[in-house]
Amino acid sequence: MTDPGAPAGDAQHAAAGGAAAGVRVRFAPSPSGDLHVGNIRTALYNWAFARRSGGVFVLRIEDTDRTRVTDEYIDAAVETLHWLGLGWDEGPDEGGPYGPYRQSERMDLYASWARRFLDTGHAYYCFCTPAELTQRRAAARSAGGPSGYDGHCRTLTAAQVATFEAEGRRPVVRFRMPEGSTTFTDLIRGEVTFDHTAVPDFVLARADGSPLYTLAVAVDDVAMELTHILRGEDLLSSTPRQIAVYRAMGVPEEQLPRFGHLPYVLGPDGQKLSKRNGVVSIAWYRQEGFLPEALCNYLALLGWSPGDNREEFSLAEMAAEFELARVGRNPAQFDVKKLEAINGDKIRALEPADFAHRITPFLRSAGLVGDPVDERAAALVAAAAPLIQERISRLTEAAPMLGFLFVAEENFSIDDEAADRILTPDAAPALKASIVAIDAVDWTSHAIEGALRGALVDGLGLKPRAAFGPVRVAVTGRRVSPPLFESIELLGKDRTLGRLNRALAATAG
RNA sequence: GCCCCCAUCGUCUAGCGGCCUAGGACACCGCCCUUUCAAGGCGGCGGCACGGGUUCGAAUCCCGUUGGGGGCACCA
Repeated sequence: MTDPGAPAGDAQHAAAGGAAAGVRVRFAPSPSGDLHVGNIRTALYNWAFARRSGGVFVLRIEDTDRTRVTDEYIDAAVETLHWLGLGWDEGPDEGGPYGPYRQSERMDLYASWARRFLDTGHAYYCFCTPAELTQRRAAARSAGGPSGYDGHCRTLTAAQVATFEAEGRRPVVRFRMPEGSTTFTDLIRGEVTFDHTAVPDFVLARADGSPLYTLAVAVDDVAMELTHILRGEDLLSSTPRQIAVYRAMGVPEEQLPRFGHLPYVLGPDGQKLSKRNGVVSIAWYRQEGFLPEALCNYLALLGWSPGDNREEFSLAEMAAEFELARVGRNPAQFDVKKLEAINGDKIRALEPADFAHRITPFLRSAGLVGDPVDERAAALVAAAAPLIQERISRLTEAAPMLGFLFVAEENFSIDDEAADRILTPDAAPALKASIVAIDAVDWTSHAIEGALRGALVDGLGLKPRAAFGPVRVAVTGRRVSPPLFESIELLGKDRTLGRLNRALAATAG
């Protein structure tokens, strides 16, 4: 038993001197699905706090229940954090001095603490069956009191224990909450007090010895010498229990980790985030063309602000400025519109080459470019990307905007609605004139524009809007497209003329 | 039912007793620019939940009410 924090006499852990100084925080997901935006906000704040204070950010996987938390989910969670740019210093794959970092690999440690708590009287065997518990809870509640455990097995005699065992009952290990109350200063909320009459004895380990969250978190937070616990406010009322376990482990008062409970991230309707109510999965946002830097920026804003009127910043800037004192106490509703606005700004701020690189996977999944992208296609992507960089707010918009440049002629089609509304007989003169004007021109966007303006606006006396609408639809297949003349230039003369001719034919009938 | 948390424009927030006639951003609505759509510029709409205190002075401090959220598991 050489693990730090193992029950070897009264907590020797942080006493070993060195650890005194540095901040150590953790993100401890229990991934039983995709990580959601609330989790990530918590991860982000922990990360930023660690970086700001020059501390250590630990990733710990809470997978005591391996039926719910699979390797696949863990891998996905790790991948998501990497994608977002939230790097950690100690974790399951990179290790560290306090490993292992998966709770499923630390089961012996929890078991040994459970035994020790039993020995020291901090815990006791509870023989109550789930059915009995449920029944008594209901009774307590209808009597108007708190509905937690009633202390039934707190003081069993040897004879009673023998009887229960003879009945074949298998006991759980239950923590004995001390009398009194717990007061602690929450880093976000200030001083909070819980009277223990409202904090019932709770289960640490099942009859088969498997640990519950209540045991595992406390043991690990102490063993990993964490200094600050930043987590969701849903855990606020379980804090007195956690502190009680720390104390039972022998942690001196001045070495108790400090807690900070972050407000909720709610769905767009103010209700808890769920599948029905807004989208929670980070994987979804990624797939929908959101940039990791936009997600981090937006999530940071849900509860924290730099203080001046700045709303957009990088992770590095956040790491330099983050302060817990500036974290708000009230829950925030998730607003995709604002995320999208920030995403658009972040997209516009990208280096052109970077932007081209980021849209490539989306072009690929739309079947517009191959894998790998051949040289010609790459050149076209590079040339076309600047045309749309400031006109999209999600990377997913790139494919529909640029599709006309990449499709083979036999697959090029014109949007029905655009065709119906624009390619009417009225459009025929403009299309005819365009074909003539374009045929003899120098193939640059500038010259193309001059020729088209001369023919349609000056020549036919059309308003620019009426003049270029049919050409745009004919060439790009859509009423909304990248700038027309540049688009034509990239498309090339043959394809442009072909499309104009086919559109002209279509106007006839 | 019991315990705890929260409360500034529709949304995210600035504000930590006088700089507030409450600032910014998103959204929305006008106008300008304009080859579409964006982007950009200018302007507009819109808020301190309510009631008591404390104070010379409250968005800011205290109490209560109301409203919202969470917890009270052999889930995490």
